[in-house]
Amino acid sequence: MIKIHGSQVMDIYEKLFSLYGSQGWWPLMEHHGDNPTKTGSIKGYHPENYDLPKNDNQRFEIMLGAILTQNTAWTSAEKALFNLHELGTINPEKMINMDLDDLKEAIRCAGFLNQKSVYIQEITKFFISLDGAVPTRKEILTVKGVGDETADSILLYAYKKPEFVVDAYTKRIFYHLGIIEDKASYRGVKELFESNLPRDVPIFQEYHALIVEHAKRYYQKKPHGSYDPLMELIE
DNA sequence: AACCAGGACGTGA
DNA sequence: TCACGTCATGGT
Repeated sequence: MIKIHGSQVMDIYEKLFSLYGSQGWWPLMEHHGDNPTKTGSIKGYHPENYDLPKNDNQRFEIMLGAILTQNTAWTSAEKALFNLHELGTINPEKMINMDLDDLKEAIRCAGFLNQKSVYIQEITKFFISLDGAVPTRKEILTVKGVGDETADSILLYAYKKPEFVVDAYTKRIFYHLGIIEDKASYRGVKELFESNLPRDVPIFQEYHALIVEHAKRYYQKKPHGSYDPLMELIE
């Protein structure tokens, strides 16, 4: 990762924040009905509130959402979460006793039901074993179904740990801007952000959410990034 | 009617 | 390490 691009990392953050404002991630069921303006779902976000989650059940909810949204639109993951909520199983003790086939049906709308149902069982066992402790990144990564991005999402949004989340949109945007290589590694991109940003949880939380919001507007259909307003900040 | 969605895993170079 | 196929459903 090239060092001369360091200051651009912060410049781009400020530009995105001025464009879209506080994103209120991670969305939580309790905040359905709040009133953010963003693309896609308008439910669950809590702009300018950095005190969430406020209990273990909400941490568990974030973990479930992080798995359900893997390679899947949040609107679909959210429907699955709502089904689980109706069944009263956004609760580790209830979830661990839930019938596997019932779980599959509840999350079918989020896709990959055979894998994700097992992943959910795995992370539920892991969460119970924590017994309230804060997991390390290495520990979370031992759970089947939790890769780099899901681990960082859980640490950043459920545990407020300063771990930058890199997703496909992040790579797509910053490749288009000429800041990273075509096949940059997850860790390489993660380190680019973490080494050029204050180690501040709200900034990490907002930045990743802003990248997703920006990508939904300019990087979904090809050609990616046409008329991206961020291009003004390059060279 | 292809293509993509807030990826991860298993396999074989 | 790294590239590639696979996993499922829903929206555009």
